[in-house]
Amino acid sequence: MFALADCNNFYASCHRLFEPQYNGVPVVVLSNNDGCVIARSDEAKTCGIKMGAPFFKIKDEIAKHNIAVFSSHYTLYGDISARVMTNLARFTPDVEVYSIDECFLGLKGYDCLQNYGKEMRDTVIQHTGIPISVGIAPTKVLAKVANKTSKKHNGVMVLETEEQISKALVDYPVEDLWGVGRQFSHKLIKEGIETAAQFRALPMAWVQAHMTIVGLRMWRELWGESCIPLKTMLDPKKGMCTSRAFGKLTTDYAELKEATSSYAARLGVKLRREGLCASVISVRLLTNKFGSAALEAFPSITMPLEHPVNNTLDLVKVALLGLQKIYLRGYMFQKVEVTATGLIPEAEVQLNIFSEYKGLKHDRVSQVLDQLNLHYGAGTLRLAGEGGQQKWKMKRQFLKPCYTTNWNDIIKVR
DNA sequence: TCTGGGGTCCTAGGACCC
DNA sequence: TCTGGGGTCCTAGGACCC
Repeated sequence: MFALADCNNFYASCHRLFEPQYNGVPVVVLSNNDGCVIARSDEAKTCGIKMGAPFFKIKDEIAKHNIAVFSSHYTLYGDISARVMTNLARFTPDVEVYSIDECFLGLKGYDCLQNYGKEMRDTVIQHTGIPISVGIAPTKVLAKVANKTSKKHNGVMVLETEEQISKALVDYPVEDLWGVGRQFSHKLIKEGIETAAQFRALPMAWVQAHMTIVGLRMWRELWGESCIPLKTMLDPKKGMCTSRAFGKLTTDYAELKEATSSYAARLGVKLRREGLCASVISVRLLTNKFGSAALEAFPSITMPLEHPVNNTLDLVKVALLGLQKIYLRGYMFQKVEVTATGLIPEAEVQLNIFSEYKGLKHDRVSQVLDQLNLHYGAGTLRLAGEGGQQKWKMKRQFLKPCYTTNWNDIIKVR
């Protein structure tokens, strides 16, 4: 048996922890740049605010329903998430942290599952203040179904017998299944398949032919055959990317240089944190995808490196070289992406027989950079090329303090 | 004015190997 | 007339996830 524990309206719940005046009132959280809605409290859902709605288009509704608005704050969510996961890990040794707000738990051999689920829920809310829902079933796909269903039943739902399972699938919308996205749901609904039960009744061959082996796995899981194992160990990452829209569009090469340097530096921090080196770096510029097609451009370049590296100085240098090669005058760019692939553990980097590695000094500079920024806060020490003003920096109009990760922001109790 | 960021897996097709 | 069989690796594109 698998459990799926999932935090209810996670980002909204995180903000409510520190500003309880927002309990019981509608709350939304915006994406980076305050672009669109990425989390809603139940009350905001009731007001009709849609997931993904662009903020600038719904400002009137926000005002009308007096909805509280927050900029996204991943430092906060990451910290709260870790606390939730630590609590969940007390319930079984088999834990897969699936996303920032979801966790699969292996419950093979456990009984009294309904009570156990309730205990998880009670513990997490008592220890962290975050409400969760728990779905328990013989496979991960069914645990997802159980989890979603639980939201209408006190937050815990066990689907164990065939009777319970088929009952849950009868009116479960096919597009809500884990593994059915926009394309497949269109296709299925066109075939007259609207519920999970109807999908499960399809012939195996049809599913394999139209939805590949991925769809077939999901189909088998709906029949109770576990095909997607619990992943308790993290696979090594295959690629890593820093990509962020600017606070404003720009044609200015100097600004793009600053942003590219800054994103490459950020990529370096992430690589070093995971102990990885990049052997290939790609840079891509993008114009606004919602703009006119005539003004659209997304030039990119992929550059193999002579030596795999993760030091900031070398990464920035390569990224800027790439930018120089792809820059197009006159286009209003909205975003730059810097991507590392061919990731190799630091300890396994091979030297190049034809050229000496000259980055040792740069590696040491990066270590010092990381230590200082860890101590004094991210961004305290950075390259001059990342810019002082950073006019392209993302918009975060409704940003709240780092209550749990910065001493200066610690909450005051009178 | 204004529309997120960061990933994974699978398939098909082409280049290449012996 | 008539041109094998069995692989690997890479890339692009398309689907999905939160």
